[in-house]
Amino acid sequence: MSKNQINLPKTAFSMKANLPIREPEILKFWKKIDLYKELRNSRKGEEKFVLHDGPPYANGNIHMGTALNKILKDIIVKFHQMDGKDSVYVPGWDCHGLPIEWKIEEQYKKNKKNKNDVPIVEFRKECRTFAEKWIEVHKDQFKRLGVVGDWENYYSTMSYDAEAQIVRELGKFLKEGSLYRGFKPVLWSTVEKTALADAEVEYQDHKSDTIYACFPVKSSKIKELYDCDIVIWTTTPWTIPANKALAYNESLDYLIIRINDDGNFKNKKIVIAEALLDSVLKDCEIKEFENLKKFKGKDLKDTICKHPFFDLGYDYDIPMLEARFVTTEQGTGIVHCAPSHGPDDFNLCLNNGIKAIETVDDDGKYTKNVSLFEGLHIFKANPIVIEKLKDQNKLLSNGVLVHSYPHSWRSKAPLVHRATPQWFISMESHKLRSKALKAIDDTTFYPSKGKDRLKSMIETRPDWCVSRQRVWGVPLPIFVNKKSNEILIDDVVFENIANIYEKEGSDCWFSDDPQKFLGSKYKAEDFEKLSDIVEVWFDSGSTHSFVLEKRKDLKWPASMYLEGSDQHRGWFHSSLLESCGTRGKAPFESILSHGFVVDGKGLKMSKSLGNVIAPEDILKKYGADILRIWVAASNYAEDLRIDYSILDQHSESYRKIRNTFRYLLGNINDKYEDFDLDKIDIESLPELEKFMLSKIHSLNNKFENYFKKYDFHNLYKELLNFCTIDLSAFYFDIRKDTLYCDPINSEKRKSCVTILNVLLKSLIRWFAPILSFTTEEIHQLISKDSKSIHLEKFLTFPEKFENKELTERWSQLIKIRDVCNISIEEKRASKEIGSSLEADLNIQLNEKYKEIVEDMDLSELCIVSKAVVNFDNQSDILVVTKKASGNKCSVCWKIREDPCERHPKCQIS
RNA sequence: GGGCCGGUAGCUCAGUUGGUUAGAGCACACCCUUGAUAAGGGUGGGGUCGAAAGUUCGAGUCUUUCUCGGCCCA
Repeated sequence: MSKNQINLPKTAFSMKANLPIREPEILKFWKKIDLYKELRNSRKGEEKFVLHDGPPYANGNIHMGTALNKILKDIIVKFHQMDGKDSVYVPGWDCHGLPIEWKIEEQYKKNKKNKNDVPIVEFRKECRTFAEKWIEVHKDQFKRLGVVGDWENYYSTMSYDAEAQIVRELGKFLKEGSLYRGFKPVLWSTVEKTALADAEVEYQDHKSDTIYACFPVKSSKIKELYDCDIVIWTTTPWTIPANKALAYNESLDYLIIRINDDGNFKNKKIVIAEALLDSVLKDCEIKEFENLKKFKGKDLKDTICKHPFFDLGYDYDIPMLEARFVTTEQGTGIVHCAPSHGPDDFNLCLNNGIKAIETVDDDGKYTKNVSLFEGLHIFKANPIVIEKLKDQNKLLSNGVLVHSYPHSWRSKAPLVHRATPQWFISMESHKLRSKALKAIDDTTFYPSKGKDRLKSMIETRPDWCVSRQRVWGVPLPIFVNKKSNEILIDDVVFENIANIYEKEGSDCWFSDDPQKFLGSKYKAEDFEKLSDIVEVWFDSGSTHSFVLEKRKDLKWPASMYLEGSDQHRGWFHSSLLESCGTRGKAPFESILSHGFVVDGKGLKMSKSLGNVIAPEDILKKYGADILRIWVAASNYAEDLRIDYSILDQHSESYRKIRNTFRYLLGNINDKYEDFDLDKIDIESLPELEKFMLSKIHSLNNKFENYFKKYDFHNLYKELLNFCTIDLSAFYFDIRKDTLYCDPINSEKRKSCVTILNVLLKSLIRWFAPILSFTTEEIHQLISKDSKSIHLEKFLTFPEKFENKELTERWSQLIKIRDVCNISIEEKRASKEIGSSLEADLNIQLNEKYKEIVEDMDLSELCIVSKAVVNFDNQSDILVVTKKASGNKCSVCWKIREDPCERHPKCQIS
């Protein structure tokens, strides 16, 4: 029968992908051939592309954000590998820090164990084991996404060599002198005599004393201010002795009023914000007053005040500083700042060159730095402060307020902000800020807006506080001389500590004799050994030093750092500072930042909204390649939306791509023929095949340009459109006739098969970085010699593929084809015809098309049985469709009056 | 509360320096095909470009305000 006479497609490549089942098998295959090793071997000596992995925190299952990050990294790494480079990817993990400490403490609580009863070293061992466990979990989850990297030789911030190198890095800052000891307020419990982390704080109602206090103006640009008092309101009167500045908001309006009531304040001129006038009048029981002047907050610039205790020896200047945090919710619109007792105060003062000092000791008693109050407990100080303010006639009013206030979760005692000794890296002393800003200018950002974002953060950030009073981290390698109070700075000691850590890790800092670290040069009894640890951002900010620099397979600086946009304040930031401080340059050549994963409506995922999708669910339902398509098709410069309807849509696109491959494979019967693209004899090809080669060439140009800009969503769209528009609906549809009905050995059919091979060879490579699993599945089917598609390179297409003239001509032909289709559709709608092969066309063209349709079989182009063309000067394109008359060839299904030329022996029906 | 970024068809995205009736693919509807068949083809409907005001002969594109969302900071 006629089915035997035609060449129908036949392939082992199934239409159904079954990715959730098939992908794990491909993973096994990659493991079997040791793909990562093969990849390295295949590009030995080539230019390196190093995407340095930002370490995720080794805690908890991965979420969509992590999956996005890793897939995007993998796509880029694979693109560069296929581009011919040695594209190396070493994954890593961030292991130290509070969240893990917290988890272990929680376990203790469950088992009724007390953390203080456990030796530090044992506690740290448990933290380490916990991190190790999650690294293994993450590894499997990342591999399942199709991410290829050096999973066997990953890096971690808790490895001994990492801990050792972190010590060396700190040593550089210490030696340089930019690492200094300062004071910074932390939440402190005077009962437990310890600092508390945010997570250990409970907010409860608390009754506080409140005061309105006066600060006389010493000098100002506003001459009317000279004999005025600036009034502040506070709920912590005991911080008044630590006052160092006043804060105002430049956008508020302020008033000078004169109090006319009889009493201590008669004729006193005070300054308050206009918006708070009524509440101040009420609280201070001011009845008679006169409004003297109104002015803008910005005019308060450069005003200097005197402390209320000026006459008691507090004779230093109190500058007025501009601060956004000043609001009109409560108080007077001017805030008293004690840098030792509030984070806002601290940062504002730090930015204005006023450093915090130690004003209160561990027990909550004033230190010798606070005259008049030394030795007094701060919780007993309020009445005395109030009394002294009264004596000085600086207390306008006082009262009590019940408000939400931080308490210790353990002792339930109220907490205070207390400046404690901390270690800082100066932004200015050794020009760290300007070095970092220069380094930003030398970095390429994708998208470009990342540059400004990082820049503005570096421009305004205060000195970097690198010390933490916790236990799970790298100990600060600092000894302080007991007599001179000087920091011990000696390369020999730093290197000694580093060498010890390299061998046994940093736990020994807490357990072993300090002499071990000091060596023979110094005596342990002369020094105090610090018990602080390094903040974790310094750990991860140093990865470039113990990963990029140390490993022979990598390079410094990295080609790229790629993370979520929150890392402008995180890893991008800390890595930049660490590297600029120690090496004067950024550890990266480029930064790519991506947005956050949000739900289908653009809202962030949260348990309470119930809109969370876990990567695991997607893998089970769709497979990793669908998730990878989602990554490639989304614009990472913005937030990325995901929900099941979006994924459904991408699976549809996947099926289109899969069927494109299926058509290619089916029509070559899985017998892929590899040949040199340069050897194709273009001149001998039919024009449609020439046109397709030109299309492939121009698509490759677009592909390369999009890749250069890391513009994957446009790149993917281009590939997808090529499959649907140019192939499925055009070339494949037209060439079915030739492929099915022409003799196997006909030149025309062979030409078409050549193009199918070229298409298969091109598409499998173009798609490989994105559809890592599916392209591998195809590759295994058609390739005998090469182990994996990922070892291949992108193709270089001969220039002679490009044919602009032909492309122009064919765009006109397609225009004519579109008009024909509309005409055919009319007849179909009126049920006169069904298949387009039942149509005969009468095409009336303007004479300008004469050259264009010359030698062109429009019946083939439009897939109809007959097309007659006439020319005139009247219209542009006019098409009349008639039902074809004659008999249908049982082979090619064309309807004609005469016997079929190609199939004379067919049984005409 | 502040800084930055964003809001174009149901979805993913285009839309050059402001200049014709705002585009593509997918999805949807209808039709065809049954020799890519849990596939394939054709045609079509669908957007007051987040809202309002302004600049301009002309604004999706420029300005302001508002609104919604995201990240960071407080």
